This record gives sequence, C-alpha cells and structure tokens, in this order.
Amino acid sequence: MIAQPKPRPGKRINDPEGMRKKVLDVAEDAFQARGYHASSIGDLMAAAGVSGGALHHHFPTKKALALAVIDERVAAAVEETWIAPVLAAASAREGVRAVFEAVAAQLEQQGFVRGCPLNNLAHELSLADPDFRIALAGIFAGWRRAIADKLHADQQVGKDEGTDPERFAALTVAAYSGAMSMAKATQDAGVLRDCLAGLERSAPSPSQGALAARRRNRILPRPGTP
Amino acid sequence: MIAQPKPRPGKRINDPEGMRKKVLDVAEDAFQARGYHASSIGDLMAAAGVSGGALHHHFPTKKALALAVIDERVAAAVEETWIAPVLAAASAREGVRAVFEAVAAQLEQQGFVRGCPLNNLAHELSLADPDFRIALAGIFAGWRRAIADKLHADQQVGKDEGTDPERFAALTVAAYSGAMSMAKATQDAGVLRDCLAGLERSAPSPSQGALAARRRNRILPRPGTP
DNA sequence: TTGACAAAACAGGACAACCGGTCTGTTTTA
DNA sequence: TAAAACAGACCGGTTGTCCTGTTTTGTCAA
Repeated sequence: MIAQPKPRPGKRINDPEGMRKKVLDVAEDAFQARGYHASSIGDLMAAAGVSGGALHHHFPTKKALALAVIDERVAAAVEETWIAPVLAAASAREGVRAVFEAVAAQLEQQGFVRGCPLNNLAHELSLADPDFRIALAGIFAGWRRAIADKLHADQQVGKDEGTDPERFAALTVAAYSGAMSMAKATQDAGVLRDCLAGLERSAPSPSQGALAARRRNRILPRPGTP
Repeated sequence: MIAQPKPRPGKRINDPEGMRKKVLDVAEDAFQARGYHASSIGDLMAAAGVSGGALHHHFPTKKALALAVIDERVAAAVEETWIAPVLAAASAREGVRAVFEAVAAQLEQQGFVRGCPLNNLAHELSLADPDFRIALAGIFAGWRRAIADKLHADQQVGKDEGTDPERFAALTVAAYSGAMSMAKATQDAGVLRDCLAGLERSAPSPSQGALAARRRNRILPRPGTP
C-alpha cells in the first residue's frame, strides 16, 4: 500500500486553508503555463485533487480565483523577485543588474522560459475585465515605485544624480517585461543580458564592488511539473 | 429599403480574395481586442458575415486562421509601424524616437490602449503551440534586425559609434514591448514617453535636426468599433 | 464533559450554453 | 463538367456554474 496522506475512507479532515492554498498553487502554475482561458476549472480540480463543491466554496467563480492568484501570488512573485532584491542591493542600478542576471541565469539553467507571470496575465486579462486590469496595474505601479524610491534614496547620498527616478523605473520595468516577452517567444534568455548591457550604457557609474546579490528568484514556479 | 451591398436572393458572386480579407480583418481585430482564446469562430463568422462553410474553406482550423493573421497582419503591422519608419529616418535613434512619439500621440488621441498586436499574441500563444511560437519569434527577429542594421549603417558614416547595434535593438524592442504592456494595463500611454526619455539618456548624440518623421502607425486598428 | 445545532467545509452530479470541427448539399466559375 | 466557392445544419465534447446532499467543526447552554 502506498502511504498516502489520508486516504482513509471513513474519515475526512477539513483543511480550508490547506485546500485553498492547494488550489491557488495549481491555478498559479496553470495560468503561468497555459494562460487563463486555456486553463479549465476541470483541469484545475483534477490537478489539485479537489472536488467541484470544494473549489466553488473557496472561489465562487473562475474570475474570483484569478483575482486571488493575481493579488496573492503574482504580487508576491514581483515582490520576491524584484522589489526585495532591489531594496536589499547597494544601489538601484546594482539591484537591477543583479535581478536581470539572476533571472537570466535561472532561465538558462532551467532550459525553458515561461515568461513573467505579471505580463502574461496582464496581456490576456487587462482588456477582459476592469477588475483584472486594476489589480494588474496596481502591481506594475508598486514595482515601478519600489525602483524609483530606491534610486531616490541613492540620490540622497549623492549617488547616481542626474537620473530621473520615475523614468529609470519605467524603463527598467519595461525593458525587463519586453525582454521576458521576447525570451518567451524565442525560448532564449540571452536577450535579457543584451537588454541589461544596453541599459547599463546610460550609467554614469565610476566603479562599484560587483557583489552579486544572490537571491532566489521566483519568476518561474516549481521546476518539477508532475 | 436599405441599400445593402448584394442581398439579392437569386444571385451570388464568388469573391474568394475579398472574403478571405474580410475574415482576416475581423480576426485581426478580435484577436487584438479580446485575444485568441476569447474569440470564438462563431463570433468571427457573425462579425464578418461569413458562413461556416466559407470560413472553413479558407481556413480549415482556428489555428490556421491565427497563423495567417500572424504571418500576414501582425508582421505587416510591425513592418508599417516600426521597420519602415526607422529605415526612413535620418538615423536609428531618430527613427526610434519618432516611432515612440507617434505611437504615444496616437494612443493619447485615441483615448484607450489595446496593446501591441505582436506582444498580445506572443504572450498568449508562444507556449500553446510550436508553430505559433516560431512565427511570432520570427517577427521579433525581423524587428530587431531592422533596427540593428539601421544603426550599423549609421556607424558606417561615423554616426553613433560606441553603441552595440544588437544590444541597442534588443533594448529598444524590449522597452517598447514592455511600455506597451504597461500602457495597456494602466490605460495610459504616458509610460511610453517615460521610457523614451530614459532610453535617450544613453545617447552620445551632439545635436541633430529634429525632423519628426510623420508616418501613420498601425499598432491599433480601426478606431470605429461597430 | 456533554449534547444540541447552526454554520462551514466538502462531495458529486446535473445542466444549459457553447465550442470547434465536420458533413452534406448547392451554386458559381474556370 | 469538374473543381472551387459557398451555405447551413449537425455533432460530440467541453465549458463554467449551480444545485442538492453529506460530513465536519465550532459554539454554547446544561
């Protein structure tokens, strides 16, 4: 007999939080791999091992599920992959460089590119529903704000003056988003390095210790796809 | 009686090319506005006023229709919006600037943003099917090549040396793609101008006549949505 | 502690609408 | 007169949602 968690016939254990998390896990993965419309709730139920009634109890509609994925998972992915590393870096430019390189390295090691979760959903859902659009736009805004604030903090210490923080943040987010789009289409992460190199041409930096902030990134979910 | 084109009951005129064009028109528009999966062939038939048999005669499957849209329409849009204006400009940098500004201006005048057709479909279809991915990657490649070649030609005349053409092209395409992604999510084309400004910081340009190449762009299709 | 009881959590089937594709048949055209 | 072009019905499968039950769990008086 295989030792499964709790396949006992006569007993059942209610685990609302665990079940909700399990559904969000598979939904996040499916939306990232196949997109929103191409992921049926039947697929999600099967992948998560959740009954229709249970899923409907936690997420009344598919839209509600997607909104939860956006608010809780996509936002967290941006926070973990971009905002936290940039804030922890020695400077904004250094943080941006570290993230670009870390993501490129992981993608190359991984061997395939599924794209940026935020941009993937943004393209598919921004025009589909105002609620989707507002949620996604908010994540973009937070992303840009974090970078702009970091650069502004740098300038308070005399670093990197002469660069407009808002423009720098916009260009950084755009370059990364577009690079991931191309990387996904070409299945080649090299374009990330090209864009980073082009981006750093505009740096007035003299020279700084190149201590790469080694942080795990989370643009691409679980490597093991069962 | 309303004067319709040809609603005569007893007569019919075969117009293969016209019917094919009509289908591609509505498909291009629907894919841009709602995406591939959200556009049913029933919707397309109704919008184009085409029977199921006719549509199936020209495009046996939905995938075949999408591939035709990509090869004939999306590629043409990139050519018209980006490649031709850049090639016609005084320099690569000048062409890039002109396109960014022209697109931003049109979007602001239009009042809403539907995004870049290439990136819209790239995000939704790149992982869905290898044929889609290859077709889309090819358009990206042509786009980058045109910009890189233009910059290389500039350098043959001594202009803008010290800039790597491939990297410049990659960054330009990425910045535009990402900016359009954000513009779509925020429904605000201002980010295009922010990115352009950030992009031009890396220019070693002394000064050149700012003759804006005024060309119609075609990122967003027909303004009138019936 | 117990027992009652309402709410939450979960199971699983039912259903109408819709999807994309196919099929047969008719009309036009080379 | 055969092939191309078009019309329109048809079908099996899928979609998202709802619905009716059943089980578990928390609560609170006794």
